[in-house]
Amino acid sequence: MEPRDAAGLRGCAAGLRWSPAGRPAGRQCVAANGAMKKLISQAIREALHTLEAGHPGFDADAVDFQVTPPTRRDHGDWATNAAMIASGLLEVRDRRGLAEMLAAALRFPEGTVERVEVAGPGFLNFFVDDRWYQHLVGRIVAADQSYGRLTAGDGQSVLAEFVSANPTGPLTVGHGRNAILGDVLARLYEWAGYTVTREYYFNNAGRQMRVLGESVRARYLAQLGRPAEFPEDGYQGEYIVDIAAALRAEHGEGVADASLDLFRSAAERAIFQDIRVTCERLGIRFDSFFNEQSLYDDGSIDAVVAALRAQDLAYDQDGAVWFRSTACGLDRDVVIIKSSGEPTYRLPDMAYHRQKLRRGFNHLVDVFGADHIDTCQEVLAAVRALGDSTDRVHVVIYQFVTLQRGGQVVKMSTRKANFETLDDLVEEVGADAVRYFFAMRSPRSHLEFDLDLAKKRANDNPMYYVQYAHARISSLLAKPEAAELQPTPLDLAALEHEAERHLVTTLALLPETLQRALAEHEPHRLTTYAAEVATAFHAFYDRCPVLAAPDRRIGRARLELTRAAGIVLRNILRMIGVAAPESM
RNA sequence: GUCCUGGUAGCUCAGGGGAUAGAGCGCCUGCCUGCGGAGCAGGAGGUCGCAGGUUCAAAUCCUGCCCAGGACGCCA
Repeated sequence: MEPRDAAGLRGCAAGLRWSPAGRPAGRQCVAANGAMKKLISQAIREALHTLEAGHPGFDADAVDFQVTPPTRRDHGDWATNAAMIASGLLEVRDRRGLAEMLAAALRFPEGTVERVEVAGPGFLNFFVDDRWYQHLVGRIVAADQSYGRLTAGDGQSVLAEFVSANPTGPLTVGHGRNAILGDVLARLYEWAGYTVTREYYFNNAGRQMRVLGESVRARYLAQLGRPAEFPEDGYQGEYIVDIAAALRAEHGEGVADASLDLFRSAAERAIFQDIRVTCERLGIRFDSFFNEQSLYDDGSIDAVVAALRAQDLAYDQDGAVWFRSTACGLDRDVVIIKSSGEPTYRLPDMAYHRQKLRRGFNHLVDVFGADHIDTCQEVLAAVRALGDSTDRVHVVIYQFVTLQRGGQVVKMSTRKANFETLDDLVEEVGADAVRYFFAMRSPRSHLEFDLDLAKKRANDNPMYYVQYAHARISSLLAKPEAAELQPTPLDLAALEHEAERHLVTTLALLPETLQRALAEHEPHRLTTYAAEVATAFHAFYDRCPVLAAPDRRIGRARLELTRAAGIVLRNILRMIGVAAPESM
């Protein structure tokens, strides 16, 4: 925890002197992570409390103000709407006057906030002392790989369930988006101190798998020249033919009369192996594969039905068992056990979610395609009805993906033989591009994946733009001249160019960015931020010579700033899961 | 027909109560005898789908409508 007391913060200001080694002379006091925003927020809160005395009935803690980086440079480094929000609660009409009062009540330690201005309709604009930012450069370098680390997790556990495709065929491009969203979120949780279990839920029983086995058997028999009827709704993909060929290579004609189960399980093994390989190519490893069957075996499924019945939330009609979801506020009741006696997919899903909660995880993350929205609500409604809170279940719904090549939409049809698999995509554009591009858009937005752009080794490609910045930094730091600058005493006060300041202020936002990406479950904030850092660095690089700086003092400080930028880029790229190359 | 997501620059998309709405690409103009020009600086380009409403303040929240995609099955 950051020290809250003013004494701790004053100690920080005193720590602005630097030793030649580039480490703080005193103890590191205010942690680099989001410290300034927190400092300002606390100061505002305390200032609001001073208003309570003159305004009976005013609750300073009820003011839900925000502290945000303003869009315009001349509005300072941070801004707050606190006075305007408070004026509403106080029914004060002179909002600027209130803002003035609030500003006058603000107290900041030396070397943190230099000045506060009242502007516009009643904003408070905070101008951070240059020394604080200069200090930050040193803190970033000192923190290195842990700069931006969050502490929210504090040993809690998270179960991230994603991909979860049944082993009936290769992963599709759509699964790719699912996989990347899930894995990036898992990385964020880990980075915040959570213990994360990546789980893949699957079902290897049921009709789909039966049809799969029949499809393989038909191909196998056909290859032997025997009469074989291909199932009407069979899987037509080329991979089925490959699996059949593998069986023929292994057994010859020996399994021609074998049970369907042999074909089914051979297909499952082969397909799962492919899925695993595809995921590993993308840097994703699951900690566990959860078989739906186990929910039948251990009685969890029956228990859900019994519990629903006990609460009159399940009833029989037309030979089927229904979940009374209308009693939970949903639009319609749904079938959980078909008249054939087979459960619909919802029922095991309910049992699964219930069990995930009971396995003791503090948080659950589910990543689902847009077509699962309704289902998901039914499942969660049932879980709640059975007495488990779903407050800690975070469902990430993502919209579909389209591929584009040469300006044309690439048709994708899962049932047909001819479709672009996730593996094809990785093959074509590389794992890094797949990860970056899938992480790049808001999950809620349709994602158009431009294959040509993803392959380009040019600045059109946002990933290359970011990676190039990192490579440029690495290259610069590796120069002999950089080593010669190292012994020069570090004086970060030499950083005063506008481009330098803009770069540091951007670097300062890493913790804030990570925190929001995690809290909102929005990985695209990472790529957006990475591009901003790269832009700020390139601008700095262009205007502020480092190795050829006017003097060694400036050069040394810029070298440190360059190092800090490299650290931020590397840390953010690691969250996205793509390489931070030394050279390209 | 009901429900869910989107609709922001020519294109792909950020922003999602706050000040003069942003980025990349594309287009136009400049910048290499200097650390990677895979870069930088500048310019043109917008009724934030439409119409109402709430608010001191709406691209953002609410309602209706229009488009696009998805879901509405005893498929998963």
